[in-house]
Amino acid sequence: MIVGVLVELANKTLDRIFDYKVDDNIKNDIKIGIRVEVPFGKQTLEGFVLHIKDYSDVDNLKSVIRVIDSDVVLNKELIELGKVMKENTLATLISCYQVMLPRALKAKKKNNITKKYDTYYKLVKNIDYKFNLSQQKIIDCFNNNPLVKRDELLKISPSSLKTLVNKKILVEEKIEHYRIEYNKKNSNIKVLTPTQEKVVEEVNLNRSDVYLLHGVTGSGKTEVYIKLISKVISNGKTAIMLVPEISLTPQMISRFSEVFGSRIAAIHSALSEGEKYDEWRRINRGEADIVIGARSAIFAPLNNLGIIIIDEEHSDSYKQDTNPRYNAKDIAIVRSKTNNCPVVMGSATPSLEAFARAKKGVYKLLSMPNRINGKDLPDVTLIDMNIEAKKSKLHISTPLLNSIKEVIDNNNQVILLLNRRGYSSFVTCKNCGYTFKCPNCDITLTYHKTSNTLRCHYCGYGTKVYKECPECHEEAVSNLGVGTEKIEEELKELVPNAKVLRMDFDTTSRKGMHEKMISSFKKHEYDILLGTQIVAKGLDFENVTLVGVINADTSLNIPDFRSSENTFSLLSQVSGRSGRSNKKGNVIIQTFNPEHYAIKYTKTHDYIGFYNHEMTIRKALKYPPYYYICYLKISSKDYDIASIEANKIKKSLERNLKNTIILGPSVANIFKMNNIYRYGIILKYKYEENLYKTLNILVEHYRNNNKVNIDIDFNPNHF
DNA sequence: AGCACGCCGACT
DNA sequence: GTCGGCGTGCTC
Repeated sequence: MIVGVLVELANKTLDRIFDYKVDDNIKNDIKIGIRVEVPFGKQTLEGFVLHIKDYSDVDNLKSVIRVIDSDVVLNKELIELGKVMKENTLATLISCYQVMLPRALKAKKKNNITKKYDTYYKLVKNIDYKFNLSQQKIIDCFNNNPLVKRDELLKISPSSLKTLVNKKILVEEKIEHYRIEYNKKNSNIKVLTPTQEKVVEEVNLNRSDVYLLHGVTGSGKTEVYIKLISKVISNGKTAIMLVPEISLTPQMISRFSEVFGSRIAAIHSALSEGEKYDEWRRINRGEADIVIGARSAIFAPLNNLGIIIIDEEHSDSYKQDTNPRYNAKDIAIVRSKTNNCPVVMGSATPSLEAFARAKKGVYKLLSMPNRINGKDLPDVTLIDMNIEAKKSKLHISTPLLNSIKEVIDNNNQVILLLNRRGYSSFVTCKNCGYTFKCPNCDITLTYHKTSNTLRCHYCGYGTKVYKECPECHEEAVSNLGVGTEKIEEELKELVPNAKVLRMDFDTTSRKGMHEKMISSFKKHEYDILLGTQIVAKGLDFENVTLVGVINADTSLNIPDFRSSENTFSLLSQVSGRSGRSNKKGNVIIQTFNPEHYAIKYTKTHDYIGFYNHEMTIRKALKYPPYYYICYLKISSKDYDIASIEANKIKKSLERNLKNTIILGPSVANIFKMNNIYRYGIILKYKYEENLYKTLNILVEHYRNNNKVNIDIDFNPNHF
């Protein structure tokens, strides 16, 4: 017997199958999709068995050292899926398989994640022994139970237990236990509204179609998902539900376990590696049939998949921005085809890509235009900060302040969103909010401190920084941003009686803090929840009647062609936190750009209006969804090599890709990082027959070149 | 990723 | 003369 093994090293030159002999004594343990240990050069490595055969073209094969797993780690579906992923992302095959698995099951030496066991004792029958009092007590425990937990026996008498074990009257037995326990099923599915019911009925569970569920905030998408899943389960099938990490809160998990009991498995970053391992094994053994999780949960080893739900479809977290650069939405569609089951993507503000596909009929559009409580969406008021900033230096304007006071006086609660600063710095006019944009790409220019210039990351356009604002002619151009601490101080001064809870990535990083804060705000221990993007997503507080946005513009100014879309989506999501129960909600948005369409359409909750406007821009500037984008990053420790190779690559791409717009090479987002220089080339195409072929040749060409590294990202989030 | 092989500079 | 620099190539 010979096996083809893919070894653990994620090196492009090693991304192929190596053959090994299998000795007779382990033949029976070999299965496709298990891990084995093999000799590799001077080292021993772990790898996945991908082929079993009885002939190899290579002679002098080495032998497999040992078999690691008894259960299959990569089932047939995942093995095939990995190959598709490799083709679509141009990542190494091994990296595609590794990303599917919890750390405990990756092919990788130095893994110390173990199974947890409880120690039990079993009574050996027919013993002739005279027990003393406490020994007899211990023996009596076995009257009704064949196995008794060690802890219980220890409570009676540790020394007697020891004696009985030494005399071999009791024998130890280790039984594995899972680290996580779920509630028993204790609640039923809520009665759906006619709208929800209609949406559920429209989903054909026996076809691999993609549905886009466009439902406004508070329209009850979660209950639709629950109903769909329960239908799938009652057909004996299984389900995956993806949510962005940030909304995978304990409340959400407990809602699902209320309805489905311990048949769910939840995979998220708050779990320890041991817990992830246990959850994975429960799924793999068929002990769980509903998996809820973030991006990587799309690889859950469920058999007989009946539906894949992707909540908050517009979230950029479904795309992984390290290798392998896959998008869980694409994986979902592949799995839906192999399993012949639907994908349901839901959002209040669908990505333009998804909505455009729905309009073309590629996806089936489902719609829930009204809130479940029958209430209108909250009223949105825009505050023009061009005017307010002249009156006061404070970040909280008078109208917003007055509303906050009023809400608190009425014993209701407030959420304040501080839009986080962009990941790269940009320059804006403190007086009028003007930002410098690229004349070619309509993208905010990025400030480069070293050269004191403004540069476009897309095309490389550059200009020097002016102190005077070209719009209002004040000398007020700067690149300052505000933090949550600053706003918190301001609130203390302006509304001293209000209790403020500050929630941002600093205060929630400790395990469990996020959850604690949410529940204490829910209990009304605070009046104001002040935070970054984290407060915008999926939270449901019935007493919140005011949402305030301190600075709507920051996300608008990020140098990204999606900045309007992201801003509209963020503002809509956060607005949706207001007035969720029977109280009327309000939203106040402070902005320097009250005329900007992303902000104007938020005021009227007009997704379609926003969509139509944004689409005309995308069309004119040849951005998605009209064009696909592929981003190539060329990096090297040597400045000249990076630059020369980037230009060479561009030339060769131009020769081979006749239907593609090629931009760059331009300096990549963080040009020099860890002493590595990076250049970026952007490809825009609608249909390019030669794309994968050309890029594969490129990757192949640079495979053994350790001076230059090429990184390819299809449909990237950022570039 | 490691590790060996191999061909040119400064040292006991 | 040798020790060792890291460029190149290979691992079933």
